Amino acid sequence: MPELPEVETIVRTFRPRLEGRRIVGFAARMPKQISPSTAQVRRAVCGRTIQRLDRRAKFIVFHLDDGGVLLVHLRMSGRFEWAAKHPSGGTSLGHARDRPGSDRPPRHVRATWELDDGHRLLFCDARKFGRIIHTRDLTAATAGLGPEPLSRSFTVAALGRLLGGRRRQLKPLLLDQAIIGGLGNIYTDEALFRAGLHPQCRSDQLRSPQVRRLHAAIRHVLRLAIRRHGTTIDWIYPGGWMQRSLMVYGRAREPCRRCGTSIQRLRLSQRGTHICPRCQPLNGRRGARAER
DNA sequence: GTGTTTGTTAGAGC
DNA sequence: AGCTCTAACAAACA
Repeated sequence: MPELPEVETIVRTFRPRLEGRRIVGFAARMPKQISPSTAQVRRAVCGRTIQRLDRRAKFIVFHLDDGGVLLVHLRMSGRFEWAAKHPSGGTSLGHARDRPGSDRPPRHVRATWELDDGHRLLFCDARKFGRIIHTRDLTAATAGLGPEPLSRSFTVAALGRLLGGRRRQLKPLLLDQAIIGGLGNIYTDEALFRAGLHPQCRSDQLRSPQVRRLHAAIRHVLRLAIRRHGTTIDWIYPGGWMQRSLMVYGRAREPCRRCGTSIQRLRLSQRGTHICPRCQPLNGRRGARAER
């Protein structure tokens, strides 16, 4: 569930806690999700100092002082927790404020990093889909990812090149991490709504004003969501309030905030997809409104 | 019990 | 051949 804005928020939260810290221990109980192996990752990270914490698409990137890189992907249900003491002590959890009155140790702890200042970073993941990867070559490891949608190089022209020359439906294309890095189900639906585009529009049929609108919509919705600390819709990701600003996602049968038409929920490439049928007509021409 | 959720991948289809 | 789409999968929760 964590998409680019949620991962960015997590990175900003943990950056001051982790940068400059030395890793003194690593343990994990998710062998299938750790690459190359738990033992090799432990050997690679123990004794190393975290020089920089970064984000690339939906990956959290630990830059280690020997040039090695640790990548963490949260997939559906992964999250970080911060603990000052042993979980048996059950104190000082980073997210305790999100669950008032509850000091219980976090559930579904799959991996633990011990730091030289006594804190512990916990990787919790109810569904065990998350991934922890150590590599010496970040470029090679992320070679399959498309550009960062908030980077300077992600221009209207760049988006135009990604869309043209391909004849795919817009939504599956935007979700494809090899095309653009970081968009997931929520922000794809939101960006398409704000651009006034139907998710099944063919990518090579957009005219330049539509490409411009889609480009602006993607960047606007991602920046807004980062300012809101991401979207909190269930127990998986606490602390955000972007859900209050969503236009279509999760609003099936509710009135469109722009035109009042009932929001529709479709099934598209196995994903729940939310549209306003009036603001996002299939013919590509926008209805009564669009940008404003 | 059932449906929902995600990114990746293998394989089918055009 | 090359591109595009679909189904399957991992696992837990409401």
